[in-house]
Amino acid sequence: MHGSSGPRPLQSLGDARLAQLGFVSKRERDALLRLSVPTRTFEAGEELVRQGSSPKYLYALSEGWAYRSITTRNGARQIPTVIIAGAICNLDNFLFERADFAVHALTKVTVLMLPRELALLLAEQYPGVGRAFTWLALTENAILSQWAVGLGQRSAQGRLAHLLLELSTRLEISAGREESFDLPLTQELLGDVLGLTSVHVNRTMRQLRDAGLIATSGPGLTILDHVGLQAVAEFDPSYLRQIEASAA
Amino acid sequence: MHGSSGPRPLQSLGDARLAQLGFVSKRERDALLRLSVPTRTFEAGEELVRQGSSPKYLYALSEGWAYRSITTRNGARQIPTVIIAGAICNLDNFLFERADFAVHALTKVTVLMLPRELALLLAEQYPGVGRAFTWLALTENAILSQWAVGLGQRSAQGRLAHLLLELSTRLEISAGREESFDLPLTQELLGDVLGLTSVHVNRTMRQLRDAGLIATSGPGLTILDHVGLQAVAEFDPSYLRQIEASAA
DNA sequence: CGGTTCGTTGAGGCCCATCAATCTATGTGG
DNA sequence: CCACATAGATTGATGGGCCTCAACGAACCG
Repeated sequence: MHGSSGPRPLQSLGDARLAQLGFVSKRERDALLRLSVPTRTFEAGEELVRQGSSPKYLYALSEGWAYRSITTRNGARQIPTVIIAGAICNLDNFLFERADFAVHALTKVTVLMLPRELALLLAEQYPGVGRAFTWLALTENAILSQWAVGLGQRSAQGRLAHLLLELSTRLEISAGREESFDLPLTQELLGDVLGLTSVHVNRTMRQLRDAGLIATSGPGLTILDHVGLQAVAEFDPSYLRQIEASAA
Repeated sequence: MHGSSGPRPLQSLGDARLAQLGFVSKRERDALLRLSVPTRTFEAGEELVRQGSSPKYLYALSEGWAYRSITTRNGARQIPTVIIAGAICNLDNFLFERADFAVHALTKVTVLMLPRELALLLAEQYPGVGRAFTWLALTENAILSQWAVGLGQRSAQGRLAHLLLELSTRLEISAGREESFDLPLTQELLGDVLGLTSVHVNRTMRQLRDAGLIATSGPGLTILDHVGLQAVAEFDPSYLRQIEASAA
């Protein structure tokens, strides 16, 4: 009874979010479609990018889930971004040589491997592509800023509720009264996203269940009361809607 | 006895961080230097950009301090970024019409007003400028990610220590054994940056003072024990150093 | 001098971390 | 098929970090 697990897989760079952003002209898009870049799959748990390394490729996530993580010297770990299909896993490496975060596969994933030099070349040759890269970076910016608000100001319930709504929105679940998707994050990892311990994530999910806002069955998650959950999260979808609008 | 209060003021776009980033060729820089854009000053506390508005200009901060703030529906406020001279206050508006945060002047500030359309035109016409915009966005990204780590994982002491070190680094205080600068943030505002109440900011500063790590006198702040403060903050300056390096 | 803003300090309580145990599901080898 | 191991979810008990409410002090200003 779980819903779709997200957008359809990417086949080429012309399909990637990169090329769907209004900024990219028809001519530019055709050029991207003609490019053939290598793909690769990683198993769940595998590391795509090591923190501190200098990756030679940008990884456009074609299928599956991944996440970025930053580990501090004393072993604490924070996950600033959960990555879903269509996004670039290590966008920072477009201009930064060193990766200051790791990228891990959450499920089995397929990625398009775009050589850094090629990305730079494309951005230089096609202004629309260059602008699309900027757009992606600014979008991540907006999401990170919102996330900072959450970590600073929201309670555990608010943060969890907000994350579930954000993922649901980004997955473009059809907006029926019930929204379901598979959540491939363990409670331990959810804790690393939310800045909580796994124990408290568990208690918080229970609170949301008891309140009749969500339901769970294994990895499956259903939003039962969208409005109620928004109230708990103080979720304002406009910052994501705006993003869609500006891409038109 | 306070140190310099930051970089020297910008006179033109050619001076802005935008033009100092390696990516911009000599020819492009000359073009920027010839452009004349209007400047304006705002008094401390004035609002440069209203949350939800559609600003017509990008504001390059020439002199003074400013900050971005996001206010949620229930009145809670978070400051995701403190802005110092050389940065663009509302970079997101380069591609997004709507500002999803407010920008306020912390001190009296001077800004260069760069019309959005002109910025877009420059980025299109001069690839180096376009790349510089992307670079600025990715840099903000890195800082925001680090900040997310802090809000999620660090204690109040760690967060405050980290902020002081970050500001000291970004202000390019000459690295003597003592580092001093004026901190124009009230404890209330510091609380909004750190995700703490002003009361707890006060207690936390006292702890750092009692530990002999910092000293304060009015707005003046001195880092007495840089190494000790780094230990409390688990501060890793490499994520800022890398940024400098990639601009070379 | 009275008002306002900001810093400082105290008392009490709640949210979430910590430590620890139990339970379930899955997988593996004999 | 069962014994065992492992990973993840769940629940309880206890403590601490930070919030809340409250009062007071200090600096500035009309």
